[in-house]
Amino acid sequence: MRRKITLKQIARELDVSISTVSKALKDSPEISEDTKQKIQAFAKLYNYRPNNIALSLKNRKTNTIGIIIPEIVHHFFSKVIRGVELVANQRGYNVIIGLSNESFSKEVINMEMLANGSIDGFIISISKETQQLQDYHHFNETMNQGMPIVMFDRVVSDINCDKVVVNDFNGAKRAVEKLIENKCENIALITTKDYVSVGKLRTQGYLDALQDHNITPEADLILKMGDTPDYEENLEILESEIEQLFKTNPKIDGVFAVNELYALYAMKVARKLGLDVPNNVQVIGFTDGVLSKHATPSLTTVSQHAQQMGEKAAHLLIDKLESENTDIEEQFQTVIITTDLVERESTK
Amino acid sequence: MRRKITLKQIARELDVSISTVSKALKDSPEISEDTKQKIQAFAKLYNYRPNNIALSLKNRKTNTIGIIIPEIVHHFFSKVIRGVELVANQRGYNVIIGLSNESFSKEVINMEMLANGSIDGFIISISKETQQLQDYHHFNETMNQGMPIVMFDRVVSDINCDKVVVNDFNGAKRAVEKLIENKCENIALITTKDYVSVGKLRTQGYLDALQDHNITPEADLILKMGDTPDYEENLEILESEIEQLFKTNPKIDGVFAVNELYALYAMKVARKLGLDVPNNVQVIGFTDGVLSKHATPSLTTVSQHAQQMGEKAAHLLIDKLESENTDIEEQFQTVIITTDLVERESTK
DNA sequence: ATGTATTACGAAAACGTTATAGTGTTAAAA
DNA sequence: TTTTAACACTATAACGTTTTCGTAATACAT
Repeated sequence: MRRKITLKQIARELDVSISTVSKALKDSPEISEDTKQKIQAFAKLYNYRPNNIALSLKNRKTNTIGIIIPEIVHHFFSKVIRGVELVANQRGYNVIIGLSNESFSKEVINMEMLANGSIDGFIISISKETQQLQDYHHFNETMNQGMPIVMFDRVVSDINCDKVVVNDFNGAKRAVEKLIENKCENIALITTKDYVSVGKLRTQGYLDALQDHNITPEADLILKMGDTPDYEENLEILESEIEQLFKTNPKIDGVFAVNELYALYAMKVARKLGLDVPNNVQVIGFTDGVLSKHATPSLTTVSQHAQQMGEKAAHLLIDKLESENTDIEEQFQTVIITTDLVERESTK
Repeated sequence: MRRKITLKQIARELDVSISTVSKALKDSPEISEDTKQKIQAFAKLYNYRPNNIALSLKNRKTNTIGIIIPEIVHHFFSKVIRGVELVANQRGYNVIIGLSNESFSKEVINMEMLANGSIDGFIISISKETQQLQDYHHFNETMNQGMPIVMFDRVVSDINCDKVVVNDFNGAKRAVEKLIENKCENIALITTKDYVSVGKLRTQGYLDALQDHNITPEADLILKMGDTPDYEENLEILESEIEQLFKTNPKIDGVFAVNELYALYAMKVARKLGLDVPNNVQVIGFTDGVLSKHATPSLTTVSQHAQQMGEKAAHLLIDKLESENTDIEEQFQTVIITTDLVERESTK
C-alpha cells in the first residue's frame, strides 16, 4: 500500500528538480525531449496524478459546486441533481451535496460548512422553514464573499442572483384550462398553505383560469393542506380531508392538485367513493414523478422538467464562475422553464 | 464584495505574526489574554473561517467522502444517500456524489476524478456494466493507494473491503414463504437476468422457499426480464411479458417480484385480466419504495432499509478513516442488514 | 552579577502544485 | 575575443494553514 506519488518523489527519484518534473509532465518546450520522455515514462509507471487539493489551493478554485436541497428522497430533487451532475461533469466540475431537510439551521450550517473554500459556488432550493422565517442573511453573506449562488424552484425574490424557475402560474392555469375544455364544471383545488411559494403560484394559476372562463371560484372547492411530509398519519389526514371535500361537494367533476401525491390521493378517494376516473372525475397533478406515471389510471400531470432545471442551473453557475469576473457587470438572470402538460389516463 | 479574510490579512492588519493569529484563534496559552482578545474580536468581526482546502492539504485529510452510485433518480439509492449524508454530517464530513449511470467507464472516470486527493474514502454500489464486465481494477488500484472503500448492495465478493448488504436470499425466501402460508399454490417469479447479483440471490431465495415446502419449481412460472430502465417501451414489454405469463398460467395465485416496478405491473396486469388482488392473486415485491406504498392496493414488500444501509456504510468508512492506520490489521467486515416484510393490501 | 525559568511572541517548514524569474553552459554572432 | 542568444534546467514564491523550534525580554534564584 503505497501512497499516491508526488512531484517531489519523482524529482528525488530521477534526480531532477520539482519544477523540471512539473514542466516535463506538461510537455513544456523548456525541457529536453530526453528528460521529458524519462519523466513521463516514470510518471506513467507510477500512475501519477496531480493532487487536486494542492491545485485548488494554488488556483483558489476547487472546480466543485455545492448543491443544497431540502430533501433527496424526492423524485423532483433527485432529477435536478442528475441534471446538475451531468453538466458539472461535462464541464469538469464535481458536485457536493448538502441536505437541509427542510430546516433553516441545517441549511445555514451546511452552507457555512461548504463556503469555507470547499466549493466555488452554490445551487440552492431553499427549505420550507427558510421560506417561513424569511431569514436570508446566509445567502447575502455568501454572495458578499464573492461566491455565486443559483437558486432553483423555490427561490426568493428579494435576493439578487441567478434563478431557474418553472412557470408555476402558467402550468397550473394550463392544467385547469384543460379541465375546463374537457367540460369540467366544478373543479376542486388541492393545494398547500400559502407560504410555500410554488403552492401559492399554482393556486393563482387555478384562480386565473377560472376567472378567464367566467367561473366564480368557490372557497368550498379549495382544500389547503398543512405541511405534509410523507408520514403514515399525514397520509390518513390527507385522505380524510379529501374525502370530506368530495362528500360535501358531490358535484366535483375535476380536480387540480399542486403535487402528485395529492392528485394520487384524490384518485384513491374518488375510487373509494365509487367515482370513475376519468369518466366521473378528471384529475391533474403537478410534478412529473414516478407515482403519476405508474398509477392506475396513470395521472395527467404538469411536467416540470426537473433535469432540465438542474442542467440550466449548472450552466448558469459555471458560466458565472468562468466569466472574467468584471465585478461591475453584476447582472443576474432568471430562466423560466416552461412546463408541459403530460396527458395520461386521468383526463379525457 | 470582499474575499474571505485569511490569517495573513489579520496578521498584517493587527501587526502581529501569522503564527500568533493562528494560536490566538485556537486559544493557545502561549498567547497573552490581551492579544488573544484583540485577535479574536477582529476575526469575529470579519467572520474569519479557516480555509478548508488549506487544511485539507496540510492534514492530508479532506473530511469528505465520495459516494458512487449507478443512478440517483431511484428511491433506494437516494435513501442510501440520505443515510450517508446524515452520518457524515454528524461526524464532520461532507459528501460528494458521482453517478456512474450504470456505465463502467463513467464509474472509472468518476472514481479517478475523486481519488486524486478530493476525498478520503469511497462508498460504492457498482454499475450493472461493471458487474457484467467483472473488471474491478479501479477498485484495487484505489485501495492500493490506501483509500478505503465500502461497498453496499451491489458488492463484488472478489474484492476485499467493508461491505453492507441486505440479505437478499432470506428476504426473498421469507416473502415466498409468506405467500405459501397464505395458501398460494402456484407462485410466479418475476426477476432479472442472472448477472445482476441481487436478482440472482432473490431468485435463489424463491427457489429455496419452494423446495422447503416440497413444491417443484416450474420454469414456466419464472419470468426473467432483460435490463429494464424505466422507459416507455420497456414498460410495454414488461407489461406484455407479464400478461403472457398470466395467460399461459391461469393457475397463478401468487407473484413474487424482485423489485417494486415488476410487482406493480403484475398487479396492473392482474386487474386488467379481471383478477382481484389479493383475493385471486397475491403479490409481493422487493424494495420499499414510494410506488409500493401508494399503489392501490398498496403492495406488500420486502423492505431493504436503504437509509440504514447508508448510515452503516458511512459509519464503517469513517471508522476506518479515523482508526490508527495500523496497516497490518487489514480486517474487513460485511454487515448484513436484515430485511423486513412490510405487509400491506396486496396479500391476505 | 550570573545563570535559569517563564512569558509572549515570531520564523520557518511542511502539505503539493504551478509560474516566474533566475542561472550556468554552450553555441553563434559581432 | 567579447557579446549575445539559446538551451535546459533550478530556485523560489505563492496558495492558507498548523506546528515545532527558536528567541527576545523579563523575572527570579543563586
